[in-house]
Amino acid sequence: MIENEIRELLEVISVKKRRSYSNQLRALDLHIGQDQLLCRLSQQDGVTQSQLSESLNCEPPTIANTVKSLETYGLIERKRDVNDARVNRVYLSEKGKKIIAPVKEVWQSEQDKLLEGLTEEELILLKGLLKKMANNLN
Amino acid sequence: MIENEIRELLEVISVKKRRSYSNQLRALDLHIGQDQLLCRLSQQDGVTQSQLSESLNCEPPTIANTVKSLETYGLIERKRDVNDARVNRVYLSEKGKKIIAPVKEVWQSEQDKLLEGLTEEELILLKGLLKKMANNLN
DNA sequence: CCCAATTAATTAGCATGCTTACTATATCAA
DNA sequence: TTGATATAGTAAGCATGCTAATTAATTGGG
Repeated sequence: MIENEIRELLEVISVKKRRSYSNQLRALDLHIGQDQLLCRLSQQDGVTQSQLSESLNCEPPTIANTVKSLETYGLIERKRDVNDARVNRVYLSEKGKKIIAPVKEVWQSEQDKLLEGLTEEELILLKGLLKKMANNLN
Repeated sequence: MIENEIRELLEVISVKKRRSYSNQLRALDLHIGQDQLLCRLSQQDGVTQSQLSESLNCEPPTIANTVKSLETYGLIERKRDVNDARVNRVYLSEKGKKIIAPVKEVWQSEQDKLLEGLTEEELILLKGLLKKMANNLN
């Protein structure tokens, strides 16, 4: 059954990809998950934890953990929102800003490896198919 | 950049898929990861932990943990190999055998959801592309 | 104005899965 | 036969990420 094979291939890709990222990030003293959060902040600084939870597809307590450890490492800073004391706004520190480029290099090299040998046409096709699948999961 | 979009889509799919499986498996009193191991055993019983580690793409200590908890739940049994006292061979228990069908139903419904709306032609294409990507990760 | 309901984040506790270091057993070469 | 090396699995300790329950702050209807 082709559907089963696709499920299995996706599983293999997920697992190996995650491990590969994890290994690469270790050289930057980052753990997996932290890279996503930092890069999200590099797009838009001062985002709330709820917004991070939404856009990174993980639960609020997970974000709280990640934010806490990144704060401990000095890569981000947290400030209470002026208008709403329930809200934390999260900012990249100077140290955090410096790590964005290396992280993106890791992403680049990982995606190059993953997509090696695919033609431009195949990439377009693949993107379309993945988009359909991603929509199916909403 | 299309490569970046593909990386992001894959990430979204991985994360949501995993969560969705996890939620479905909860109804069977299973945790994610356990399903893979059980179904591997249903293909070939009496496999060693090393072989499981190899075929499930995870590290030996991870297998040891999963095997231990499945043994505690009475879903599998472990026996020392007769010829090599270092080796554990892992077998499905009767209770374990009974859970295979429900697990495969979960997999089926999950993959149906994921691949909904894709034509036969697109499935073939997708499989080919995923295979290339999986090979790139070796 | 006040109390109920909602929202943002945290705490506690758990399971996965990893790395590093270890134990036990087996193999192989001198 | 014995001592070095390799292999199978385990133990300890850690980080991710989850759920359920909780705290703190805000909002909205009566």
